[in-house]
Amino acid sequence: MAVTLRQIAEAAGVSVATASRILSDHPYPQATDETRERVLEAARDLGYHPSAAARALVGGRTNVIAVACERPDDPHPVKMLRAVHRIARDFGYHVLLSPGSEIADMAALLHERRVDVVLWARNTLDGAASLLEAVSAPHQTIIAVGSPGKLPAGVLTAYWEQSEGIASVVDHIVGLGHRSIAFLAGTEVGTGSKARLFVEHASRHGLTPHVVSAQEDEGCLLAGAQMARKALELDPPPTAIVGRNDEIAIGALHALHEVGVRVPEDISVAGYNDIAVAAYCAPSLTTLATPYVECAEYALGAALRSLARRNGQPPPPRAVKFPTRLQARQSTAPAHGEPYRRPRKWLVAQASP
Amino acid sequence: MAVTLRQIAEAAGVSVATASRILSDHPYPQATDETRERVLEAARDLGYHPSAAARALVGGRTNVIAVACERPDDPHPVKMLRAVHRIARDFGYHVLLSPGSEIADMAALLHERRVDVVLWARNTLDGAASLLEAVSAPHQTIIAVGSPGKLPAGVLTAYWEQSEGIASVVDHIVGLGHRSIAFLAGTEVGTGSKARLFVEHASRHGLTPHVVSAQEDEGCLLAGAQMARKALELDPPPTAIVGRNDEIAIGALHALHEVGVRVPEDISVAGYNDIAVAAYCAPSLTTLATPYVECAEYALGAALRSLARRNGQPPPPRAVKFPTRLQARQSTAPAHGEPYRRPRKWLVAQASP
DNA sequence: TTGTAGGCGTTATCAA
DNA sequence: TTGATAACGCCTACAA
Repeated sequence: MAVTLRQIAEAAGVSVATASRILSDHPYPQATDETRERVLEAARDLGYHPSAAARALVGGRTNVIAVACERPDDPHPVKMLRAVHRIARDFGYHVLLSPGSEIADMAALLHERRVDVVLWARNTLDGAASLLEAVSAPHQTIIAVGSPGKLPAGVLTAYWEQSEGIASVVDHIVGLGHRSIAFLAGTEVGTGSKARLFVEHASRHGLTPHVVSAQEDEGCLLAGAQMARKALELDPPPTAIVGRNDEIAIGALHALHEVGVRVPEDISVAGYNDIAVAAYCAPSLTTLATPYVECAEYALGAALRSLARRNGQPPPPRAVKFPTRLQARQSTAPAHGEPYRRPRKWLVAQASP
Repeated sequence: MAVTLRQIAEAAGVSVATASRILSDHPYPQATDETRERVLEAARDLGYHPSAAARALVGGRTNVIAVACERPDDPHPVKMLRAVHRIARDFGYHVLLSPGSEIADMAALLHERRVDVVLWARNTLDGAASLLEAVSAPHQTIIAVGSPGKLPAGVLTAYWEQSEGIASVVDHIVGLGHRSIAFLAGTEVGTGSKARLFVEHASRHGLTPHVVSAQEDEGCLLAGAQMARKALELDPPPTAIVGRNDEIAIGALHALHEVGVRVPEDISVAGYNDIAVAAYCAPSLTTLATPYVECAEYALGAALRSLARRNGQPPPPRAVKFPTRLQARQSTAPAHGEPYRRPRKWLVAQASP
């Protein structure tokens, strides 16, 4: 039912070979202008579309890139995916999103779908290295984007240092005079976690922030609200609250608003990542801008440029660091002399919502 | 470099045909248990992975579904994409996201990539019908999900009625006693637009709401903030503001907060779609929940079930309507007797942010 | 410049 | 139950 090369070859009165040469954009379009014209016309008239499957079978390339990220529906990854799409289009690639994106899922994509590029953007950035075992064609490329616990070996990596970002946040909060600080960690724990880094850096200022955790099964927003309420129970209560990500911080803003705590007058709140809504919270959210988009652009651009060359090889593996940037907004302000004590009105507000 | 069927056939001492029969899950696994075992073992040892390209070439099926939505990075589509992924995984499909998703882009996907299913979730729902011209294999399926201006003919469609949703919002706002209402439309205009529907339904209550528009190049959040400021200039000023979508409403909340207008005491605000953050705004946002996810689940489920049958045909085209639901939260409240007049403090607040 | 022919990895048909 | 073998649609030496 679909139009094939043979059909347009017959229609144009040439062999399939000539038709192929003309229709697949070769470096040197070796053909008479006249035959060339005939073939193109036939292709246009019959509505010819080359079969990606056939091309992939003979050529090896699929012109597909797969993206592996933790939760492709969270605002932060979504920001990056947008950039991925733009670049993919520029190079004539399509983007495959696997429902799962564990190493095994990506390995299957490399093996069976023969995707040309895997963009690995999961938290465990060094997982990208184990994917190298799954490449079965010389052109297949793995690139990593994110913030590494440990840099993946042998993989082009564009990254930022979580410790730098966390340090910026701590310095900002401490610089505003806050001494009693709560970090809302959610489920993320362990070495190299943001909570750990936060505590480490705060200790350089002689401070010991509280780390609050919570289940995230119902989403970061709810968890953030829950943790904020927990934080208010601390003694002494914090004058500043920092969320592991913006959604947690937004959940916290919501909970504080409900209880009648003013931000930033009573408590300062900061987030992490700088997702789109952060600038439009009430009040707008101070947050750390991570270079997710820039990293994806760099890594994917490099990979696709390398592949674009005939017999293109993967780009040489190297690691390029991008800077983070603190985005100060309205939700943080100088601390008062005293750590904030729960006033009566909270109880009133809580009692009659 | 990749392991092929021939290799494992040789290793197992059988022909490629038998190997194929055993390794591709046939209805009747016609083979001796003994040879069966040998083949499976060889496949396991050598690490065999069938080539999707080769299978697609001979079988026609690609096990890929493509999704066309307006802006795959907006929260609302993203909610739906999550459901799509879950279902795709259950049926062993992959999801292809085209950078562009115009009709032409999807047609190309049908022609060249030979995707099995196109899920059409763009605003112009009847565009799905024109895609039918691009199907070149009998199993290829188009399904439509969203809110139709006009129902696409010949396509399985799961939809909700925008007019019902808008009516719910109007009834809610008017029921609270609001008479002076502004609808923030952004760039969406024309017949069948939400603004038009809003005005129509409000007129049944004897009301004439203001329609505010704005560019959305910088995103709905900013546009929402701008339009809210415009709305405050109206005479009489509105006591209720309704956004065309939740992001516009959230932008409006932000602008009102900045200017010192209290929500819902001074002005009520409502959104549309019920994205995740809506429940976590400050105050939480009253909004209309659209059944995007349910629609996608229904349509995609039906399509993939039909295709799962051997020689599976597309599902019979029909249109199934899903209900919308008003989600009342804190951002809307009863109107006061008088339309709200701009008090002095606004000017003060504006002068000293 | 053009045509011939072989092969990419798999499935399906037919005969053994 | 198994094994040859012919497609599937395209690309690319190689030969003309």
